[in-house]
Amino acid sequence: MHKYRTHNCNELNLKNNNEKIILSGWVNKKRDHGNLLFIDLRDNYGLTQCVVDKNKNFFSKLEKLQLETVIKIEGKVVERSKDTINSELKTGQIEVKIESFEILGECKELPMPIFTDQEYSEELRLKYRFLDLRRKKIHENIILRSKVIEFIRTEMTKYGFLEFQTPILTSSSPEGARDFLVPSRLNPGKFYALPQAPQQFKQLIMVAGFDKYFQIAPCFRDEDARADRSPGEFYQLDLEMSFIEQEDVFEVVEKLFVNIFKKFSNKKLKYEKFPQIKYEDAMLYYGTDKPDLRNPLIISDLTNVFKRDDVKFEIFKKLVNSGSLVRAILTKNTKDKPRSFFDGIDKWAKEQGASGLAYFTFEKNNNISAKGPVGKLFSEESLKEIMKITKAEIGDSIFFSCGKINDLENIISLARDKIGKELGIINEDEFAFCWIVDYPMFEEDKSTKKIKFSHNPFSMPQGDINKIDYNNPLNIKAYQYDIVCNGVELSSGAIRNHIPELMYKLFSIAGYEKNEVDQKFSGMINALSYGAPPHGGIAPGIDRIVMLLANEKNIREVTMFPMNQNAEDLMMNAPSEVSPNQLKELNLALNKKK
RNA sequence: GGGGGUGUAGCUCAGUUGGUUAGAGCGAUCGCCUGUCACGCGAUAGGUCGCGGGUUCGAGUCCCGUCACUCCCGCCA
Repeated sequence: MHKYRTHNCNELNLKNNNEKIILSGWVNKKRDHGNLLFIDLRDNYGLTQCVVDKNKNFFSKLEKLQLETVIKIEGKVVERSKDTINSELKTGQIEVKIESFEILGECKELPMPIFTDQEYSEELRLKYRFLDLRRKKIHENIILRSKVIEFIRTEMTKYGFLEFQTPILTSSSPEGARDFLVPSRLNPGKFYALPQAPQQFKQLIMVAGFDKYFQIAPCFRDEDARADRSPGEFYQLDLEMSFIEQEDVFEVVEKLFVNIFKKFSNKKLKYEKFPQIKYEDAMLYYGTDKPDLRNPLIISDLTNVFKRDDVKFEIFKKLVNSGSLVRAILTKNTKDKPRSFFDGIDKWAKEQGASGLAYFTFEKNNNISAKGPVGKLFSEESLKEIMKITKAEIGDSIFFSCGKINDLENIISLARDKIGKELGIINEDEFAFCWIVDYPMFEEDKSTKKIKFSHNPFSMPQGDINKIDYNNPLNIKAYQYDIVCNGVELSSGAIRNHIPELMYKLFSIAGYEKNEVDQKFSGMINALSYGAPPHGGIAPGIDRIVMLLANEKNIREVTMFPMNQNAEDLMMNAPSEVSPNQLKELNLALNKKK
């Protein structure tokens, strides 16, 4: 017989009736009747009720056990009487009569309860993560994560991809996020950087001729945390393919995602062929490049309406004259919504820092009119034009806001989410994927007014590369794409620029000299000069995929040992100070701020 | 770097207009209980009210500062 167990805590049933068995696990719950004691024994797999009465001489010892003590019990499986069956347990038709027991792991008084639905502070959970992870919900989330990763590996292998590891100690790169640095002992004064992503390596793998690569890759970026963004590290399904176009990447990823989400969630997929939305259109219709397509609301541009003489909305007209835009959200058949609904949205918008959201409802008695505080400022003709632009009908309402393009897109996008939620028109039981395509290659830095890469400097510009208009860099589009699900950005990818001359040219637009590019990206630019295949890829975030599947709003709920917002590991006490000797070996001196 | 929220028993929280000895549930300890599965019943212990300062006859409560956690903005090619 096995030393610790013959079965796990989720597998005994009537078929085992009368068998002598051994179970090991944690004391999940005790129910002490004085002369009769029930113990729910828990392991990774489930619960089994064990029972003992006062006739056993070890009764009082068992009675005094702390919850969460690890014990081994030997006993006999017995059928429960009909009125004591627990249909909620898989093992609920039987129980185990304890004949002997042994303590395998003592447990001190718990800093927090395990077997409870009660929530407790993040700080406590992270400090005692090993206890927190025993709780059902998060325990299952972590198992889900493992299964998803296993499935991804199997699928990718099936599609002909090879998994490779790439270095964790690499070089710092000037573009992108802040690097984590690691001092080099053998090279005084020099530093490694942890990779923000295996970007250059995966391109080098293509140059090396491996054709299709993937990796569940750790990525390190020293930036501030958010609910959906761990500080420090996260994982990507990094993939890259040679001799392909954008559509080939889409095909692989769509197939993979459809398979993952069908296998691991009961929610419906709104699209199995993911819609492709141009970046420009996304910004116009949704105000963001990560739209939640479960929300049917669409944004329209009404700027020109406010240039008409028969519109008397003077505040907006003035702003429009000085370069602001007006954009609107149409809600269908909301004429009977109470005034408080409309004012509530307006009040909410003001709380978001906007000047508010104006609104009215289209009405018709003899003539078409607008009902609402600012309704009388619109002529019938202007209302007809608005109805045409927004495809409105009588009984519909519009909310509209005016501002400079970035602020306006921001607030109207938030308003679209808010109004959608208020109206209850977002289907929580589905996943709506989409591609955002045709990103601009460059953008203007708001503060410095300089041209910079808007996304990834290694992307291939679109169109005939001999006819690119370098004088108007902001018009250059790239083969650059994002995949978005339910308003969550899962990943960016691109067809890469594998032509060194073209890369120098693009870098020069962003203000990098040739020798600077050679120096900073030496590995890659050099490699591209020795016969590089056309290639491209993408890198979906594993943590966010699991977050969507587990229906969680916080990435720490699907991360086993996360750091807190301050990038500290409260359990391991990281980061920590190091000894003077360690510093000396690394040729480092500290210059601490008080 | 900036803004919001929270901080009271081991845990989750209540605490009125500033007013007696700061409460409840869970947990812990002790006692009772042979069919529970959130078992039940009784008792006991457990508090620098995050920390520091101020106002006041009197502060958990008001004011100022500070710290911790969290959410958001900046940042994240």
